[in-house]
Amino acid sequence: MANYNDIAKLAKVSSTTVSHVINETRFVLPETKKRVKDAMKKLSYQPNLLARGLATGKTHTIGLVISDIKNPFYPELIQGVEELAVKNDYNVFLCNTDYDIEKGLKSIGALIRKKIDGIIITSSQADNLLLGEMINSKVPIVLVNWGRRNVKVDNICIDYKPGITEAVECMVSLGHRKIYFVSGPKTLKTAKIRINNFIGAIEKFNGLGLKYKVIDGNHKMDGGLKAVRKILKEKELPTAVICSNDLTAIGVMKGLRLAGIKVPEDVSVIGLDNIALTKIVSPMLTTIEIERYRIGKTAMEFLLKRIKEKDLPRQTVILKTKLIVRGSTSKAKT
Amino acid sequence: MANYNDIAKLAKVSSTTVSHVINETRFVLPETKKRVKDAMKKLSYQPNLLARGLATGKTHTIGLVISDIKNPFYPELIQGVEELAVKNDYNVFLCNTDYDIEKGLKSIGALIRKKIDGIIITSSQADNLLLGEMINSKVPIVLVNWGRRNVKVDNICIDYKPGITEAVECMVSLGHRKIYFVSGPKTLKTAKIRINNFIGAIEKFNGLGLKYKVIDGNHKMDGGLKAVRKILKEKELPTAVICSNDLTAIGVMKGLRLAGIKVPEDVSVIGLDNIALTKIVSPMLTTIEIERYRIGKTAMEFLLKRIKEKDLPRQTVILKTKLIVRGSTSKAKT
DNA sequence: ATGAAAGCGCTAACAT
DNA sequence: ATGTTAGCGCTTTCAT
Repeated sequence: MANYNDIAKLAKVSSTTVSHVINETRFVLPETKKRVKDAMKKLSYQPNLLARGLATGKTHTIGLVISDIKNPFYPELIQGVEELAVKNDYNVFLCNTDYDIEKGLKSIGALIRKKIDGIIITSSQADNLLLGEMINSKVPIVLVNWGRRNVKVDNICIDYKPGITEAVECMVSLGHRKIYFVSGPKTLKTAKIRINNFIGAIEKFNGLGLKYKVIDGNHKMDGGLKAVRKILKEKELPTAVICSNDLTAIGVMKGLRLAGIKVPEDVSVIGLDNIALTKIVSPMLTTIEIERYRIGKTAMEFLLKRIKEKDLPRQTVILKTKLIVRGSTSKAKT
Repeated sequence: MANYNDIAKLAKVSSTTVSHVINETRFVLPETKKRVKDAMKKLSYQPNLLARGLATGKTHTIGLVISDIKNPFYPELIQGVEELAVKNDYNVFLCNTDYDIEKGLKSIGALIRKKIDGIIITSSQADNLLLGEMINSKVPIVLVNWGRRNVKVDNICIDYKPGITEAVECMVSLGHRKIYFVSGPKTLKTAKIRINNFIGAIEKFNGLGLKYKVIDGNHKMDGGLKAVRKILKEKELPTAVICSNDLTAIGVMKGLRLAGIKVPEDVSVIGLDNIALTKIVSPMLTTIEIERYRIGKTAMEFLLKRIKEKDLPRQTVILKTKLIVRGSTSKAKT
């Protein structure tokens, strides 16, 4: 591997000049410039980005922390981040914490010591260790969906309320009066938020005497199945079920089908996430959309700006969810 | 950020000694060692891994190149790679080529200049540019599923033959005599291989007078749907359909259902990949399994060994596929 | 218009 | 048992 000295020697200039023609950072006579470029070509020169990073303090490298690569939430988000990153000449370190704080801390620590220019953290399990570690490391951070608002760093939040409210309104306007909600794991902040959003939306219809209930789920299919089993024990079934995520909804649909109950004729079901699966099951699932690609892209946009201008005012945005009506919802049986 | 000099000064030693206590690379008196460690703690020292990398030529960083993060094939593979990587103190650069050779080359070029210790390439579109670029860059490579055998680098291949053969045998033993295959895009090497494996397996039953045909698909759901439409035009339908991947199979199932044809009663269907989806559709899809997590893990194992010992003999392994029988297959109608 | 030289933070061969 | 010193490959200030 050739370096500046080799080039300099071959082109009969100093290594300073080599640096300057490579970075176009000061005037160099066209002819000397040519000599340098020729030399570079002849030696098929490749810059050593470690050395450059050491000298400049910029590595053109960022970190992306997620909690579970198998969660269908992530691929599009990652795509959004990576695409914009590459477009701006950044490379992306991927850290999959696997819900393991130790593992997360280990990776993130290494990234900081590798002098990444910034980091996007999407781990939905908001743990303060992580955050603390990060914040005083002075590395630019963007938080995604970090449950709690008003953190002091750039962040992008997802507002489930509009979507969940729409879902409830949709059910009500279709004549449903007994509406259940199958939740995610209670340990998850975003799951708790969804429950509250559901209850909030329901209670706006106080006058109609809606009946509702929140059943425990786990954001996986089997949680939906189990929830149905619980529901089936009641004397009078709900005619509508809204779920904390799509997998749960699909589990619910499956459970209902197994029990001989038809979706949407007997029971309407709504999910949340709009994962690819929702268009594959039948009936296609009515769901609340989260624009995952856009989340990733926005996060990267924030990070780029922050990297460019360290003391920008705090950037923050709230991405709203919205209902997408498909085949799993219909008028309530009368 | 403190550095060796700061520590050295505080501990009243030379920076060499600091280096040696940090790396445990030569004997240091317990007492001096303690002074150094205390100094490190007091300054809350963090090593600069760029500098270390520049000095040692090792960055403890690898690259992972995939072609489409949204392909359900990848998450588990990535998990396999990343998990083992972190366990061995490596960080992973993720490059999503998005089927765009330019983009891939750009990212990979950057990684090489960032002095990654090795790279795993899984891009299924075997393009020689990529490979060429890599091979003469002297960076340790592991290829996954690179279609063509006998490349000169470490590689892990997937042998579709056992699985596809089992699939055909299964269909035959269930009494099916007219078996169709819905292929992937013809441009894809692995798709062509699967077609050949299918034909090979079928022709072993020459004596039985099997009827078969290969219909074009595209490895997506709509390809499966279209294939069904084509098939429906024939006077006599096949009783069994084997598909080049699961998405196609799910499209086929959907198409059949739309046409009022029952799976598996009227037509049996088999997919390939064993993505999570296969357990969610109903009936659950009989499919040919590829152990994606294991592929990732094995690739990383190969890479670690290669990094440790540059001129090991070429490592190679063929991971076999196998049939997983679920609900989408049953005895042929008589 | 170009060069010399110091420095980024670490390692390692060579002294002592 | 510890220190001196010369790199690793690049950037950048200061000279000329």
